[in-house]
Amino acid sequence: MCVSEDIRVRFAPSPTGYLHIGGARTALFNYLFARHHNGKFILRIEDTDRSRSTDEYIEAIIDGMKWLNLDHDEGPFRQTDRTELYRQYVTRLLKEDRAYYCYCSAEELESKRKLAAAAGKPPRYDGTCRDLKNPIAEIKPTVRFKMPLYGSTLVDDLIKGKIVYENTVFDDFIIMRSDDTPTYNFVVVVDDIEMGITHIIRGDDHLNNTPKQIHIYEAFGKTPPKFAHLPMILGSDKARLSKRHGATSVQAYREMGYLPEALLNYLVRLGWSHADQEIFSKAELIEKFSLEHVGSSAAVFNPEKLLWMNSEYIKAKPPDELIPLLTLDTTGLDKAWLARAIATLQERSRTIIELANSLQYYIEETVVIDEKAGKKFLTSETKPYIMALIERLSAISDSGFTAKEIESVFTGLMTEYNIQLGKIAQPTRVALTGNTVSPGIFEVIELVGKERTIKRLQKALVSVRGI
RNA sequence: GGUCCCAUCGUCUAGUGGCCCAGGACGUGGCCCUCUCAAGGCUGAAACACGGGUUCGACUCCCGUUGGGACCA
Repeated sequence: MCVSEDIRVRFAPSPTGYLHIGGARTALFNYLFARHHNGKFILRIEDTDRSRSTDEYIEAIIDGMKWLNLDHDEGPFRQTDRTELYRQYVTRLLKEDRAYYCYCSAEELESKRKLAAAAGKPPRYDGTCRDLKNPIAEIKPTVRFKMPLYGSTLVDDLIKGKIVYENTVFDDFIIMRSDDTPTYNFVVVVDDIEMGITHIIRGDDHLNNTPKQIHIYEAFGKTPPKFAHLPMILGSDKARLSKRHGATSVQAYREMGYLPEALLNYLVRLGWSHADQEIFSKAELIEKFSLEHVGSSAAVFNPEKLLWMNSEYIKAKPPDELIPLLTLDTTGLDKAWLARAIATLQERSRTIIELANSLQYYIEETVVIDEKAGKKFLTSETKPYIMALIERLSAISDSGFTAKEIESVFTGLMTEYNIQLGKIAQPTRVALTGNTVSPGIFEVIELVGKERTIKRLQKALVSVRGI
């Protein structure tokens, strides 16, 4: 089943922005398809549109791919400086009468277009220059591709199925502008031929370009590759996902504290499924991925589910692997201790940022007590408990300062004062963390350590006096 | 405007003619657990867009309508 048939796929983003969520998903599907079939995954940067492409964005895309761990086998290739190659291909079509020079001016075309629109007809090129015998001097021509005038074109898409286009809907589109720059539909085909691409997996916004491209393949005597058009990712209003729906770049999610595995897992489930399973390791994805189980309808991006997915991955990750991901300076900290601190916070952190924030009260020397929390729990009523607690905790030896010992101190106080644990735990929590929310109080105390715990409790007492 | 694509809970989806008075997940309500918050467990509400066919039988096949989307202009 997974025997290699020399499958070659590519991800071909244009560097006109950062790596987009949708682009990342396209890359992922290509990647998984290649890995599943033991094929090659090629990265190609489509930077023909120089005015909108920047090196910064090229870097950002490569960087994003690296972060997501979608490693490519060949490339990154760039289209710039391959113009000579495209020119050769154009010349060949010209020679073989599959393309022709067109001398129509932009103004002429515009007025024809308007006329057609007025007559209620689709605005298509009328073929004025198609059978022109002699070149017109003085005019720098464009090059148009000769599309068939009748018949139909079949696109047999791996995801969408068979789609038939009547050839009468096509016009002879421009493959090279008058300034000698080739157009998109032409360039992709040349590149895909040159790179021996066998399967084109891309967004379905390219679906309507496909019949045109198929004819270019045929003009070069090539069998077109297989096509698989992925449905789009939509925003909450069902419009194509864009900035106004919030963060759309991969790096934005990195900065918000998402794990690459989580993002990938979320993205793969947008359109692909494997029965009821939600969480997949990368190895599982490679093993189980298939185009047959990619759905055909567009999917709405749901940040809440992504957040949940991320929390699942944070919970599952060994604490010491989380340390290098922290946006904190951890130099000088005991790694084993830090790992234990992280372990207490994993199940209550949905992002790395949340984790890092909560970690503060373990790491810092002192904490700032939230005003509301202090008012509620550090009162004259709870003061005696804290005083007693300071006394008992001080009595524990440094080496015996463990959660277990600490717990017995608390239970002792509970019976002595005949109170619920919450009566002591909450004020203590506020004193130690500055707030009312934290992992189990005994663990927190142990990890904060005897010295700092007592200091913070004493400081809390001072604030009670201030009331 | 033309062409094309799409249509199961709010969202992601399972479902390939009978297993479905439709399953899972996120989110959401309730309960349990409980030192807080989470996590976890149990449980509830929530969908086959509509109308025609085909068929003994349609969520599943066909046609149309409606609604979304994309591309070209």
